[in-house]
Amino acid sequence: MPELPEVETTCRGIAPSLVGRRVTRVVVRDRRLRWPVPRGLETKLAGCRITAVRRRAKYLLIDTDAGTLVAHLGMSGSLRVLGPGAPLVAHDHVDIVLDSGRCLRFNDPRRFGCLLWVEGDPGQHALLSRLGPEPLEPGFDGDYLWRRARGRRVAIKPFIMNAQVVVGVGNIYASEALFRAGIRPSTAACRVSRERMQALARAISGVLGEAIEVGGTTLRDYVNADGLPGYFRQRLFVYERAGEPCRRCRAPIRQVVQGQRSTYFCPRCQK
DNA sequence: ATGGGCACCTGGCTGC
DNA sequence: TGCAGCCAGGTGCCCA
Repeated sequence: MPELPEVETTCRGIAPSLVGRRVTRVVVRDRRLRWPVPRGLETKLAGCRITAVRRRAKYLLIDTDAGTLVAHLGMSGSLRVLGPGAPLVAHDHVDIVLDSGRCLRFNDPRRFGCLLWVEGDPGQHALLSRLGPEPLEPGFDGDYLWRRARGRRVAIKPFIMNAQVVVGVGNIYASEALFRAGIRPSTAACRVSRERMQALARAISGVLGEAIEVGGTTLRDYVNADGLPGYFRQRLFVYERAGEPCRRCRAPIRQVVQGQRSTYFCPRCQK
């Protein structure tokens, strides 16, 4: 489910209710996530003061005075702040109860997400230490992409979805960014010129930035921290539009499979 | 080092 | 109505 804009939207949504609060209690109903919720999380987190809520790639980092809760929403996860007495629904796996009486609730039907506890600098954790740059921060541009692509024969679409190259480009926005840049998704990364890499870097930052502005993309059941859907869906040019006319040139959008993921592109606009 | 494929899991939709 | 089959927003890990 969540791509970077959804995670950023969640981060901004939950932060005001969390920062400065103390955790009074942690309830784990089901530890079976991608990795089991660590035994002892309840004890370690209870009593902690939350000092910051950040995002790195698609990880949410909830810093406390004793350690950092590292959360990933996987394909179907959500984190919401709820008032006391909010009814439990299916797949509500973990509650983090705050001294305000409200609670941060982790729900994840497919259980591809995770909740980990890290003491010390989370940036040193194996999951985070090898990540590429943030696409919306300085250090990410066409020259960077072009340098990283030298000698890489992998197709450009899986290349930009590789978190060691650049973080946060998921399946939807990879197709959308390549459409904006006019690049065929099957092109070998090393064969994309410097100029076209510059267009691609701008397209990646642009598409992600715009999606964040409108609260992400709602496909099926995603809701943000307030339980509201995102509105980027109306702005998609190719994703899930197989057979429909290109919004720019009317040619039918094509769907192919790359690395077991669906890719969408316009055969006329993207060369 | 690189690239390709698999695995984890549930639910919604389609078509018989 | 029931059920099998297919598909889905992510990403770590294994193997060649």
